[in-house]
Amino acid sequence: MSSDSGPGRRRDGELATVDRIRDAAIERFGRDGFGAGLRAIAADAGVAAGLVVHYFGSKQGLRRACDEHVLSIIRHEKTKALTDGSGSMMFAQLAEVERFAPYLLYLLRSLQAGGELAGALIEQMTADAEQYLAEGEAAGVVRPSRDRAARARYLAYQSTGGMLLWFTLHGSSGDPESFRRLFRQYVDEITPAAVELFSQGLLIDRSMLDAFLMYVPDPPAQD
Amino acid sequence: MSSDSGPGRRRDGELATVDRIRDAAIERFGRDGFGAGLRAIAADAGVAAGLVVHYFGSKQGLRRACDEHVLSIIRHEKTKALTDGSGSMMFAQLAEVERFAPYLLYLLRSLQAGGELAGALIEQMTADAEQYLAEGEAAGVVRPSRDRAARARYLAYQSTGGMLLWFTLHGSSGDPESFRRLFRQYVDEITPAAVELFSQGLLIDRSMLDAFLMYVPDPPAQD
DNA sequence: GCCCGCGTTGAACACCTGTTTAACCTGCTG
DNA sequence: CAGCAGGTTAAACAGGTGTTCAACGCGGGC
Repeated sequence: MSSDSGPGRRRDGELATVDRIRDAAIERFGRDGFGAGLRAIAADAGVAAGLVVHYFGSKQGLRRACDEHVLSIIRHEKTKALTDGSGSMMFAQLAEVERFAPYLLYLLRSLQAGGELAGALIEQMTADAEQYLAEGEAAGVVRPSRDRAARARYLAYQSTGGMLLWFTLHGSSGDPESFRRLFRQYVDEITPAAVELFSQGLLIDRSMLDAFLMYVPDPPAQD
Repeated sequence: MSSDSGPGRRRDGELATVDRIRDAAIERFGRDGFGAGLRAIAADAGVAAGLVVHYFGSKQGLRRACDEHVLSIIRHEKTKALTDGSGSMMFAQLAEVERFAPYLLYLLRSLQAGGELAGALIEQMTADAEQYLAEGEAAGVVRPSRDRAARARYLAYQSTGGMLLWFTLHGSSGDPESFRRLFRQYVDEITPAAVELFSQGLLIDRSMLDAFLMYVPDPPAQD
């Protein structure tokens, strides 16, 4: 398959058929969920239904190819963002959200359906969160935690799951423009509450935390 | 339909066929998702496929009936919990989680798929959260917020979405016993980090909050 | 006893699914 | 030019889907 050997473009600049099918599948799956039919995907790619299974073996094979491609894009963009810097990353990504809309929609569908990609994704998110939080601790900006890994994991699940649920209920319709608008709306809606919670917590004092630590006395092994 | 006129039991104590079909549907949908076939549901209820559409008009009608039934159960149990008291409620519910496993699984699938029930559910959860938080504020336990409604909504989305994602990735398999175990595992896994975050926040100082408030100066209208 | 209505069934329908197969067209090579 | 290989297609297949329809059994009222 050409995804292993470069971008897979032709001499005339057009994408190769295999990649065109894969991209059409990513878009369709993102729009309609993984219940979308092979014939619809094939039609989107301007191709017969038999060709997609000829290239990918089966629908499951097609999904796997989509997963791998999206994951490679994530990793690529991630390293690009890391070399960029620390602070401006989020906002730069947010500005580019429209360009990546199909992949984000596909990711949301993956999280919705579960499976390997989803698992790998939140695993990577917890790893990233743990790293960022550790840097924040070192810089004296983030409070230390009794269990860094658990906190990172908790934050990854909560933020990702909250976003997933929000988009599930606000029906993302598909086209990049409305997706960008929706994304902006989501960020505007949750940011104030998130910043407030992160800055000052929810409870007045530590009594509940202390009471809880009485019942679960030993902090998990850190080594 | 008999769901409007009482529990729908027969003289001999057996459930009426309509209710048996509905319950089987709730269980099947919870286990296999809403893609489950009518024939499988009918077989679970010990009935022919034609009968379920004869009673509910269509598959969508069946889903609506399931939604309404689950929602009515929620409201019923909710009021029971409210009359019970404030503190012990959560733990009592947690003990009974096994009894309600099919309904919880159905709810998870509803949140996963979106739709009216899911919307109504998180709407009610934000309303409840807002009430609880207001009581907490009045009791001097919970910090006041710049925007009570937004905070309640944020917390509802985050906690519900986080739980949804967790269960999606940890595959809930179906049977009540393993569901209870999974639920327990989830609570054990997130509680420490949640209590810590709620007690002391994430950031050392208010500088980020203040910086954010510079950009969004006016707190949303409260009246 | 007859008939009617209700609960219920199994077969049929039209459609859609993923997948297989045989053939086609095209361009390159010998 | 023949022939072969690769890309591509249309048709067929086996199965599953929600839904419809005609018929059946059976209890109760006239």
